[in-house]
Amino acid sequence: MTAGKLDFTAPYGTPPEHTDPQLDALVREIIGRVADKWTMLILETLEQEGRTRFTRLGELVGGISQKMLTKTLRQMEEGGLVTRTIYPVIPPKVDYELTELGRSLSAAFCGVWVWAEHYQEDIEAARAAFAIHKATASDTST
Amino acid sequence: MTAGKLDFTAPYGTPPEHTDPQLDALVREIIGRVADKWTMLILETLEQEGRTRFTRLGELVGGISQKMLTKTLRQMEEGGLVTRTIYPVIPPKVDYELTELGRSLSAAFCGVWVWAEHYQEDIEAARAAFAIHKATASDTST
DNA sequence: TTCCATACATACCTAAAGGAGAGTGTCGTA
DNA sequence: TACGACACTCTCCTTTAGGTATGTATGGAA
Repeated sequence: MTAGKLDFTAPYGTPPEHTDPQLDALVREIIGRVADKWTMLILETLEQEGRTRFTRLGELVGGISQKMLTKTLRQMEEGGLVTRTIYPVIPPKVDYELTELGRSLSAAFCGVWVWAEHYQEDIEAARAAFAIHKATASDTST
Repeated sequence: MTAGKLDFTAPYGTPPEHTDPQLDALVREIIGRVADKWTMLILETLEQEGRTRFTRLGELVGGISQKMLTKTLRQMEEGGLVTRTIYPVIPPKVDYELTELGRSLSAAFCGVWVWAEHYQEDIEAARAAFAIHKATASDTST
């Protein structure tokens, strides 16, 4: 049986861990929860706007459904990135604000935003080049 | 693109765009493609290891299936983040290397890795606190 | 002669992402 | 009396993520 596919159980031995595997696993888990489109977008919006209400937040983020907005905000609350404040008034009022942790993550993601803005032309160019390359790939080279 | 989502059609008026909406949309699209767990992990691995073969890459990334590895690498190639080199030898050999663009993105994500490492305790504490809060909140309900 | 190694492709399947739309509760307004 | 506002929740549905298993090509090793 074996065969199967790649048994990624290290025939090469232990991969060179520069940090201890526990921390590494934890960091990966954190990244997995945080490296999310909507999370990044909401984080950014809250960073810019500060304390914001639900509907307003949805408008500012743009293109997000109510469902994903709710869900992502809950996750972020759970992860300690935002605080959720409920005002017990008759037309319901709830607002969201970044925590210190949230702000620090926002700052960490800042580089990615800058990257996307700075390299947008290169990124598009690379994609275009790839498309052309694929189209021209009928060339029997090497 | 076209907002058929919520009625987020701005009863508040136009959201305050600090940049032009076209750039904004492009940046969001880029983020959407790049803010991905596997992409980040592979990026990081290639940054550390340099030119790496397929199977080896899978081991180093860890926990990734062959399918996702292939898929993510293709996406990254398409996005101009990695180059794929095929050696026409008998046991197939293919390796991957970051492009300049890939390296710059890796650098941009660096802050997030640092954040995750630096705040891992706070992150866990926040999650624990939220769990307790939820438990206590349901208790105090009347 | 059979098997192994590499770097996939392909097919099949389940779970999660994510959108659309309707319902909820309360109250002020038209 | 009906409606709209807000911040949801719930159901239904489609798409994507992602895993497992198997196939493929080929030459050298067993």
